[in-house]
Amino acid sequence: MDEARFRMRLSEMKAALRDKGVAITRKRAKILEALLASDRHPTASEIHESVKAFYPGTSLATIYNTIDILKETGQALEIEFSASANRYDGRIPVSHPHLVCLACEKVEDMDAAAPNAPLELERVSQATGYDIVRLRTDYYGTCPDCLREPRADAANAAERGFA
Amino acid sequence: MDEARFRMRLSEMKAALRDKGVAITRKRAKILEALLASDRHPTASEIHESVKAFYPGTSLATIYNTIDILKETGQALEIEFSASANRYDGRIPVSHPHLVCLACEKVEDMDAAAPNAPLELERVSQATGYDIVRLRTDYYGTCPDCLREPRADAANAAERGFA
DNA sequence: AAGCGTATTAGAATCATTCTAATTCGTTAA
DNA sequence: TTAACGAATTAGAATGATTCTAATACGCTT
Repeated sequence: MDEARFRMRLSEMKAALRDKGVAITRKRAKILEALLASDRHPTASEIHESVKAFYPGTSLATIYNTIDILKETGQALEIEFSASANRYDGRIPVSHPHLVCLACEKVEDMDAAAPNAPLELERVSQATGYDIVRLRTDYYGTCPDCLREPRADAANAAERGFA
Repeated sequence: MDEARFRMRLSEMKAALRDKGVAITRKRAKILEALLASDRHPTASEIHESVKAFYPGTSLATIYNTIDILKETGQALEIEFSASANRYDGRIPVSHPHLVCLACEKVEDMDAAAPNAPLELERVSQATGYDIVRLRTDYYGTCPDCLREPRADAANAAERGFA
């Protein structure tokens, strides 16, 4: 993500928060930045670590609080996992496919041309009678890195930046 | 699911367990039946309730234990949720799209022609360098029932069988 | 009927997330 | 500058699904 796009998304997010009537405190600003700075789809706890580097006294509750507002305003996408912590995408906050590595647990955006999400939501709404608002498409498997070194245990995962 | 298909799946599941060398105890048999009998993609706890009707002393741990074996042998699909209990599909244990109602939390199979999962896994593996083994496609929204009666709260959901 | 390995159990442990009630912060108005 | 108010933040408790643990029960095989 280049600098220009980073700043643009940051402005969008801040504007969305302001529209909601919530204050953009220094901590909240850092949370937004941490969310955008990582290409790792960070967990709440990873964001917490980043923010604590600047504001050591920050509570995890504050991270969750801000994430909730971002979800409500459609500025962040929550990627749910039951066996590990949820991950958040603030860069592309609309439905798009992800690649999930079962060995090191990383979650990547799938670069290949994504299906046109809005059209797809509309199509499925028509076909099912549901009012579909969101789509989740995840491919699970082993990433190229882990295929190369089969012993991709927790230590390996951590080395690559996935705590 | 008609009777014939029910019995066929039940045999398949039992055979898969036997191949793994695990015993098909009376309780385990009831677990398989409970999993197949429900068209609701039951949770571990819902299966537990069904089994307890026959064997009151059954522990939740036994349900999870059997589910684990079914997952390992590819006989059940786990549909993960971080905000509520996971659900299990023993009827069609291969990747297929689901409709998730955000109001009453039910999870339905999407009847519309599903993309050909094996081909799709192969295509994405080629494109990404991953070894993709599984695909998750979920559409989130409000189901027709809940669209009709907007106050689909927990009580409503429970009435329809979703605790 | 004995012995052995698996299945099962109750309850404790875990861990992400949410809740709670008290405190602090930032802003506005005197 | 200070008072006062509402929002933000906090630490820690509570929640709830799942997993773990260590002990017991079960079902075979001989």
